[in-house]
Amino acid sequence: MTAETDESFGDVTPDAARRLLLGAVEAFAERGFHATTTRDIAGRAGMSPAALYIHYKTKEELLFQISRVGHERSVHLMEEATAGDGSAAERLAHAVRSFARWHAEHHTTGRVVQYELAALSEQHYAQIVRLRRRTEDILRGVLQDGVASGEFAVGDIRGTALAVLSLCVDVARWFRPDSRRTPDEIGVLYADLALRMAGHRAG
Amino acid sequence: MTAETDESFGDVTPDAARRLLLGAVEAFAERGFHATTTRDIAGRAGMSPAALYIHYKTKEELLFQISRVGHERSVHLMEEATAGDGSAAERLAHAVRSFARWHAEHHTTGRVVQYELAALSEQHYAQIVRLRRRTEDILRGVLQDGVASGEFAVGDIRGTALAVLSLCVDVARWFRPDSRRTPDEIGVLYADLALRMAGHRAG
DNA sequence: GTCTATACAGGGATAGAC
DNA sequence: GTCTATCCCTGTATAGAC
Repeated sequence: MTAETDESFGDVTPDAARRLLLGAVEAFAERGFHATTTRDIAGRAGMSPAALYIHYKTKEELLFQISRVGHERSVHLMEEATAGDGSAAERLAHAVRSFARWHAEHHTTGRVVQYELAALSEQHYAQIVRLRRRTEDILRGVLQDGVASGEFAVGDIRGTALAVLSLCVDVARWFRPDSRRTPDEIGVLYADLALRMAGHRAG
Repeated sequence: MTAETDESFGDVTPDAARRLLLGAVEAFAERGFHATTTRDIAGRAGMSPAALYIHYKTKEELLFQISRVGHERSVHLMEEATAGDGSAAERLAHAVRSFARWHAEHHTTGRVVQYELAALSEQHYAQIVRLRRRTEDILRGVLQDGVASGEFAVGDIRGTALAVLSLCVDVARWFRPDSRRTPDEIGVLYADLALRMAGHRAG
């Protein structure tokens, strides 16, 4: 139950349900969904295995809640960073800095959100895919704006948008808290890399 | 048993051991290591569950063989692409095109290689980490060469090398064979993106 | 080397008391 | 809402025949 995970699920009630969610995030991130036992999750939450089923119907529902909240947070970050009347370059930099930083700061949640999708039920998966599309659309829109305004030089907008997202998402895979870079430093570096990928001329 | 997987493990003998390996690659890529049963693997190879243990001591050993061969292939690709006396820009482009293309063409193997490391035993994991370091070192060396020769403008060489690898690796996560791009088109696009990330001025 | 049969452990989920 | 106890299935791995 690190400070990291606390933040994203802070408003989940009752308290026991939140503790279970936090335990599940940690366990899923460490071992993966299928290698995690309900006993482990309940143990981390300081409860008996049976108590889990008072708050969640199945282990998969626990994964779905984590995935849903994480993806909603992603969409929100993207919307927030790209809203406003800045230039396309400013909005791209803001979005990438924020998105990459989130995947470093919340690498535990991020790992579950990005790499455990296959364990979701078909219906839950479909719901998550809709959220993922929104995130992609927002970023692609920023690249399109920049090309239209002449700020960016991008041949393949769809491919480049996918690549930029890909770069940010992958931070959750390799980031370690004892890394030589802080989450914000990663955000700053990645915002610069994204501008370069978009063919933005500095100055 | 797609044509894709055939290639990487073509020289594994005897035949039964190879079929098991190919079945395991498919199953691990689809469901993940822990969600895959030995019955499933044996079934894909057209054998009884018990036959698996004639050729492999444990399920984990099967994963290790896949991971080892895949990582050795990665190192080999990197070495081949960055050898020779081309400019740093040529060598970077070649390496990234080759590495990204491999993760698209062999996305099934790639998924297992990149995303199932946590399921390896401690000793096997340590062995794999050594191979991963070599791949990173080679790419970092190319970036360093380019900065030294004035071809590239990179502030954070280590961070940029990591980001370029990250970009290529993540192809295995999102690539689908029915994608709108061929593996080689992805390779070409990513080589261009990597040159941009390295601050290379075209022409 | 491959099969059928099975031992044995582990884990998701529930029953019923408090 | 939480506990203890437990059901019952699944899955890894082995035994022993062919």
